[in-house]
Amino acid sequence: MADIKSGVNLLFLREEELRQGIELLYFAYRDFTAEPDAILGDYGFGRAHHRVIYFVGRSPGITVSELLATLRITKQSLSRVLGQLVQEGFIVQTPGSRDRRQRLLELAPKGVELERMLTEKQRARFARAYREAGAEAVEGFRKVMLGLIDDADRRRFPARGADQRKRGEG
Amino acid sequence: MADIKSGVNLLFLREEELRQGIELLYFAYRDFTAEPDAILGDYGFGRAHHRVIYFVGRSPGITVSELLATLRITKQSLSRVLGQLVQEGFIVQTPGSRDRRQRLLELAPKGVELERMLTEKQRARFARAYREAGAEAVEGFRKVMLGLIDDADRRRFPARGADQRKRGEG
DNA sequence: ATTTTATGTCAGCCATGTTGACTTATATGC
DNA sequence: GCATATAAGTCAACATGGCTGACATAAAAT
Repeated sequence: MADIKSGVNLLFLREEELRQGIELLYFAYRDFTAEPDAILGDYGFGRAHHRVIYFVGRSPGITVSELLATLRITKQSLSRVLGQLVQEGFIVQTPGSRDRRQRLLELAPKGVELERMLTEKQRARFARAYREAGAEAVEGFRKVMLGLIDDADRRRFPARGADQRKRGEG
Repeated sequence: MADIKSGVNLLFLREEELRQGIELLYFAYRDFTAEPDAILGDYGFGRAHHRVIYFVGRSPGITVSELLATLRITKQSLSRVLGQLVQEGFIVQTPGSRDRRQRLLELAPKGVELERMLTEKQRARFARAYREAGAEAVEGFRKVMLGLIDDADRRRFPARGADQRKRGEG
């Protein structure tokens, strides 16, 4: 244990710690997407469809532009999957009332059901992980994850304020 | 604040909390892969090449089978990218001495350099996030992430034991 | 000697990203 | 009102990286 505080060893631990973070993120994301992917296959859909369904379900009335900005893909890529989802009755488009060029997107009942099925798996995964880790760990998780995300997207996640549950209040 | 403890509202907060987790993971992974992807483009490589280079660099002498198990892809998929990396001198293969059917993989100097360039971006991202969040948050992050990962892969992450630095020891 | 295992290969398919060029409808600014 | 900008969509072509299926080779294991 003598050399554990040597510069070299501290550097090694740091490197090891960072690599572990990288791998945790890789494996977590891989496993996190696996279950929905399997369900999507039954519908002839892929992961891209899930993302669209998810964010439309999350923000009913979202415009195509907003969706593009969220997903950071081209409109041609989005068009392919969105077109299918509209065609097959999972998503409905209605012209914007203020700006009639816009197509406001929302889930049709069929889409709501599929969204629930898909996201349920991921929600369950998080529920288990959160429960096992405890509230304090969840707070740390949030902090680190926010730090990993590009500044431009952090605003999507409101800071834990007075109107939200905090440690010890529940 | 009166209804904040009502069943309905607790359910809402829980749902919101879980969705936030889902989105944190989605955005973090998306941003985490963006920088290396840009560099890979300059080499005519893709994200799949990065994964191979990463895990070979991480475990020099790893066999093709082990790599397949880690990545959870088919050997045909791996073959495509691994073949290129060997062809272009980023990875070298040497027959296993105990089992000569195996091809033990390790990075050539060129591969080491590329690996460093790619992973450096991700390491820096984690270093910043960890530093900003603090040691306690990092511990929580680890706990939650481990909980998200399939049981089969958790063994890749040794529990923080006596031979590793713990809070307050450093 | 047979069977199993580790690896590689050929061929083709699918999903999902990209660029580039162009259209249409509507909103906005002068 | 007219010119321009914006929201959305479309067609075409291409790249990446998954997949299945079938088959080949060499070495290990039984």
